[in-house]
This record gives sequence, C-alpha cells and structure tokens, in this order.
Amino acid sequence: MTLQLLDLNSCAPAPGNEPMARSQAEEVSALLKAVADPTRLQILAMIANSENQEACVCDFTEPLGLTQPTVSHHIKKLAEVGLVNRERRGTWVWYSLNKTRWSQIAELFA
Amino acid sequence: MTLQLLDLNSCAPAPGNEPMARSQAEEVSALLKAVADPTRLQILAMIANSENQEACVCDFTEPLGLTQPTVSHHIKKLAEVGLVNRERRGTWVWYSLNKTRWSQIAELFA
DNA sequence: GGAGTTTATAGATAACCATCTATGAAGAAG
DNA sequence: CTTCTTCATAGATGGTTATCTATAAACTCC
Repeated sequence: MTLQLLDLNSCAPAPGNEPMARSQAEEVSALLKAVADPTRLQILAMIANSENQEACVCDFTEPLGLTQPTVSHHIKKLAEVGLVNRERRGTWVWYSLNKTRWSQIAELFA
Repeated sequence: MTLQLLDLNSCAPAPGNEPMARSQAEEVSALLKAVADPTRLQILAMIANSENQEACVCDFTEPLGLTQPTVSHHIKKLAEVGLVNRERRGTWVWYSLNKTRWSQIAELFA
C-alpha cells in the first residue's frame, strides 16, 4: 500500500469540484481509524516508552484494565495497518512500532 | 484544548507500565476520529485544493454524492475539533482549514 | 412581510465497533 | 503425552456513527 499526501501544498491546477479519489480516501481513513482510538494510542505510547521499545500482550492488560482478548483485538487492528510489527519469541509475542509507517502519518499532515 | 505529543522521542525516565493518561488519549483520539473518515478526508482535500482555500456546503453535495444534511454533519464534526473555520457571508457559510490545528496532528506523529 | 436559497437540526435506521466470556492454538517444561 | 502459559479467534451485546427524510433557522430580495 502506497500512501499519498492530501496535496495540501500541491500547486496542481486546482481540480475544482473533483474530490480526492474515494479509494485513496478510504486507504488513508483505514490507517487513521486504527490510531484514532484512546486505548490504541495508550498501547502505542506504552510500546514507545518501554525498555526496548517492544512489549507483549500481557504487559497491557493490567495497566489498561482490559481483558487479554480485548488487548489482542486492539493490537490486531494496529498490526493490520502495519503500525506494529509482530515477532514470536518462545511463548511470548513481542510487538514493536513500525516507525516508517508512523512517520507516514506525519507526512499526511505536513 | 492543548495538544500533547505521544512522547515517542521522549527521554523521560521510562514510565514503565504506567500508560499515557486516559484523558489525553481521549482528547487526541477525538481529534483523530474526526479526520479518520473517508468523506471528511475528501472534504478537507477539496477545501485545500479550492480557489481561495475555502468552500461552502453546497460545493460538496454533488461531487460527493451525498445529501446536504449529511455534508453538514461531516463539516460539523470537523469544526467541533477545530479543524475547519466557519464564516457566514450572506446566505452562504464558508469553511476554511485551520492550518495550525492541522499541523498539530503532524506533530503528534513527528 | 413573503418567497426563494442556503445551512442546521431532529429523528430514524442500518452498519460498525469495543468489550466481554468461552474456547482454541502454539509453545515450554516436566 | 500432559500440563501450564501466552496469545488468537468466535460469538454475543451494547454503544457509536453515517446516512437519509423532514423541518427549522438565517439570510436576501422583491
């Protein structure tokens, strides 16, 4: 999936009433929806602020006051849009931030 | 409302399992939810790409294939989080982008 | 004031989503 | 192979939201 800008700084010949392509809008929207949830923002911040910038599901349940399946659900949403990487090491599954994907969001609003 | 960063680059002493404050997460989430909708992304892009970087409700209905109340609903969502400015001039109401607010989103993901 | 135009609001409905409980899958260790 | 731990999935449920129709509000012009 290739992210494209909203052309805020574009000097294009003013498309007029032609709206941004719906498909592109839906792509960007899906990425933003994943991050537009308070619990998922907390999860992302916790990963970023943790020791090795990685964490497993069980690290979140108690601080967030949520059940394990709910945390798994949220992390899955983040993984689906490529915001977190998944890596199994033994019994645990470690999740880390995909910083490239993260900064792609920043570029959208640059 | 004061926007705060997710402390991705923070050198703070590693809060450990203490999650980001829920209230802050909800504030940021509300802002991102407003923009995490394909139709609203199209509206924002259309405003940005229009002649004087402003547009009124009736400019959107036909290109987006939505009714006027639906467009009003979406613009209201954007206005509620301060992403668009509202200005009545005669019969029309003109909406423009709040670029300060816009770039605050970029800062969140910087 | 009355008619026409533009935008906002109210209410209804269908789709979506966050959360839970229950259960399955994957790996470690005895 | 069995047991324990961690994570994922399935299904149910209540809350949120995008959309529509109908109507009100604000403004212009005659």
